[in-house]
Amino acid sequence: MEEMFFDFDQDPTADFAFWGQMDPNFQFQPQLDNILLDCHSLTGQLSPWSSFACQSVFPDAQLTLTDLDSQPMQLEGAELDSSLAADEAHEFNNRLQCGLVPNHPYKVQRHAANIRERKRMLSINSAFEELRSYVPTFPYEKRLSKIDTLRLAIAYIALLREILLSGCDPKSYVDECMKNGYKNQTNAIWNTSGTDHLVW
DNA sequence: TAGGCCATCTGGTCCT
DNA sequence: AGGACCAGATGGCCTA
Repeated sequence: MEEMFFDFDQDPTADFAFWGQMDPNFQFQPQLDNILLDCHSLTGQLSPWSSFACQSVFPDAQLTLTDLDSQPMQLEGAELDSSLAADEAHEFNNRLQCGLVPNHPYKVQRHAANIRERKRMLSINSAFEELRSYVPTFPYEKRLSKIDTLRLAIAYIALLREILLSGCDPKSYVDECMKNGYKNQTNAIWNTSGTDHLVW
């Protein structure tokens, strides 16, 4: 996967890209709570993936949380376990009509568990999408994998923490990092899969 | 073609 | 007892 390397000196838009729409008169300390509580204000335009928050980007992922949550109960043609929720029942019926649902009681239970598991994974994935929208990436950066999302989120939090502790203006802090080479105190890694060194 | 990433299924374990 | 959570297995898709 492409590593997160960017030459800020070569691209005059880099600062803007990294910090989002930062006010030139930005005062860090009063704004810090906003940074931490509403990262969208800083990163909303950073990543092409931001707009995908809470929705799958995979064309074949046709089942969404909304789909699962909004379907009415339909019992026709199936003797459903009373423990099945409405959404599960709906998908159960759909699959029954497609001949995908087994008749054996154990298999019926297993099938319901599969549906619950799928729904659970969808909720996890939507959380990943939301987290991706907060992690700063560059426009050409391809979609972050789950593991990269977690690693970059850790690194980003570490950076914000260091800026906070430094008491410096965040932009000059980053500029300083550009000049002297970034040395963080937590060994947070600013790169994506496939590389094992710190890059800035 | 190999490797990375992902969704899905599955059985086991934990929790309410 | 049933649902939530977890990890392993498997197969599909994509890219270098």
